[in-house]
Amino acid sequence: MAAQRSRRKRPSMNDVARLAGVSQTTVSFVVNNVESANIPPETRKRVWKAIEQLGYRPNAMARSLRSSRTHTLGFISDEVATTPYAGQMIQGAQDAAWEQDNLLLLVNTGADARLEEAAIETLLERQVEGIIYAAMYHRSVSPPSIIHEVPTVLLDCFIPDRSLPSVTPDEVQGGYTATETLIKAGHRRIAFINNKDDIPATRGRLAGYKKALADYHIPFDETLVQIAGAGPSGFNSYEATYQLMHLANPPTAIFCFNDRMAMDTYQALHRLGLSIPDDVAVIGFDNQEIIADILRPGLTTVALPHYQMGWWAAQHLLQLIENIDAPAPSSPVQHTIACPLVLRHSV
Amino acid sequence: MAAQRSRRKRPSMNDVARLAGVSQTTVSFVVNNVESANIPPETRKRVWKAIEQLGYRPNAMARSLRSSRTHTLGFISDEVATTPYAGQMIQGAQDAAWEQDNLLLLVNTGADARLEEAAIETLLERQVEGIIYAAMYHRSVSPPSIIHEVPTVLLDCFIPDRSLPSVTPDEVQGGYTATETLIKAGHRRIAFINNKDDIPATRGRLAGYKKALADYHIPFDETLVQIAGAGPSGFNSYEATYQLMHLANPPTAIFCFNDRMAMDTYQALHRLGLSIPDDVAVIGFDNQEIIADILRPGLTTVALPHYQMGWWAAQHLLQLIENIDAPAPSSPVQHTIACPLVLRHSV
DNA sequence: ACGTATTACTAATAGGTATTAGTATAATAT
DNA sequence: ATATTATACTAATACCTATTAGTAATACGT
Repeated sequence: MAAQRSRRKRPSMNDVARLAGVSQTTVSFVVNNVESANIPPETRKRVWKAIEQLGYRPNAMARSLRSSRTHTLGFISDEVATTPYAGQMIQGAQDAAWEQDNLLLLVNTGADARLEEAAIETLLERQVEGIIYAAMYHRSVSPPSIIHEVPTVLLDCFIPDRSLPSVTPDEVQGGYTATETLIKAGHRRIAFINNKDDIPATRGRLAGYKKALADYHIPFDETLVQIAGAGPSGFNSYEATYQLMHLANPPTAIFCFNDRMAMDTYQALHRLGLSIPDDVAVIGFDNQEIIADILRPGLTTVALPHYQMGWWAAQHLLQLIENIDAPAPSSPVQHTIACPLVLRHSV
Repeated sequence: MAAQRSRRKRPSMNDVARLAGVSQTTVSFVVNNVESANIPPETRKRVWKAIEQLGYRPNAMARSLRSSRTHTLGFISDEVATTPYAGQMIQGAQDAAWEQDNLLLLVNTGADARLEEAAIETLLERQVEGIIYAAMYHRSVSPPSIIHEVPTVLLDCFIPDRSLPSVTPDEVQGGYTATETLIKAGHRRIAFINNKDDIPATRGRLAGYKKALADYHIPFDETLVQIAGAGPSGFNSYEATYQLMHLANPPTAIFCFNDRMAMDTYQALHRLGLSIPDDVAVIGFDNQEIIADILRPGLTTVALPHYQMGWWAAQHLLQLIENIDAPAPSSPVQHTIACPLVLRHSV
């Protein structure tokens, strides 16, 4: 029962063939269940018995050397560890890959461009059939051009020239959903505390917010939109909430750019003696489970579909690989995945 | 610049050889920088030029077919996604592997034993040189026996018969460190709110707590140890804290089994009008960044060394692989990694 | 009885590389 | 001038599998 000592040569088809008294070809036919070769049941049995006896296992390397299909996807990311979402993206990708008998070969590089190129080079040497290039926070990336040598899907990121397919969260829909949820709960004075960095999430969620207001014939009021940073220093969501609640006509609901900010908003409202959701409704974004579960009342929020994005990336990549010889190389699809509402008790 | 269309055959050493006007053997010598073959500089240059020109890249599959070294480790886990720590373990393992030119082949199985065996089978077919079997929360696992076919390291888990090497957090030292930190801050009435499940963490941290008290000659007081569940329902840390603070001789410091519980303790102390750390010091465990950063004052806690454990697992596995033909198969090492203190402001 | 079809296999090869055992030529030693 | 050695290569093979093109034996049709 001890771990195997010594790199004992694993048995090959030839060993099986010898033991079963047939040719290697026959073993191959039996193993792969080739119908066209008429192997009678007794022979099959004999071969399987030899396989069992020797503990034979096909060698995927040798196999792919012939077929030039490795059933392996490269997954490269620049910061797997630092966010709690990374695991979900990986798991989504892994699940989709596994469903089609593919595995993920993992590499991550600390945003060091040189290392990144070396990593991709390594993946290519290992004959991955495609690459998932993952980043975080829906940002703009510029992978080394060598990546174009193989089908690639960008995960939670994009390149400005859109020359590679990508999958990102639908920020606009997310902002829309959050806002609409508040509207449907009866609110008409809805504030939005946006993030200060100029990234797609910032613009997208704002666009969704505006669109929802427009659709429900609520005039857009600039004073209800605040721009705050995250964290304890600088102008943050806590202060933004204070300002909002001191307006002549204060909001009855606040949509926060993310859950972290919603937490500060909770605190501010608490300090102001206002109750959630009775006096003011709050909705967040990101569905950071720890935060959302911890807050009282539980934070209603919009989730970032990390698992689904990972899933889609792998699934789409496999499709690209399958159709690699197909006719029109239509322009790379920029896929967007809906951000679902997660109901708790803050609205 | 578009992604490569059509599975164009990649150039091989033979193609390079033809272009450079040498034999495949010579190309191999040049590529691998074999000293014993006396290839003069001009010839080398000619070969490299041909390589460049064709965009030749060695084929790792073919290479490992001959050498039977794949430089690939399998990483199998049952629940990558569900915890924020998973990414760190993976990253640690990946970094250590990468340092020695190895890559991780990732698989995860939803605790379905059948799937698990299939997954390992797949890894073995792909000729991984070893397997990292990862779980979460330092638990007892029972991997399918097939895993013994290849060097294996257990990550954040163990098997009762200790027949496989493992790496886990040093719970005893962690509990000791937490307690000692409080002692050194001047406390002598130190409570411990333990977790109710009977797992190594529960017993280990308690043992560390007791040992620290003993070392500093503080008598162990059973009334200062509470057992609570996590989460909002049942007897939790909030209530435990209440009970502790209503003792005739209440504690001046509380060591909580984890950060989640510490959060409830914060709330209870807050409700009681006690200030942290002036009236009561609090220390947690796990270093869940989100929680620890959010709490005011920031929570001093003991970190679980997920990255380091992942790193050690890969590193040790590679060592096992290297020494696979070595003499004594000494009993599998059960390694333990220190849990470092993370200072914030609650002590 | 003879040609054809079916059954039950096998030999040979390709896929890309690393390595061993050469070989042919040039340089050096005696 | 001959033997030895160093230089600059190459031919052949092994690694393991999948596949194509066979072959030998039997069965079948008329």
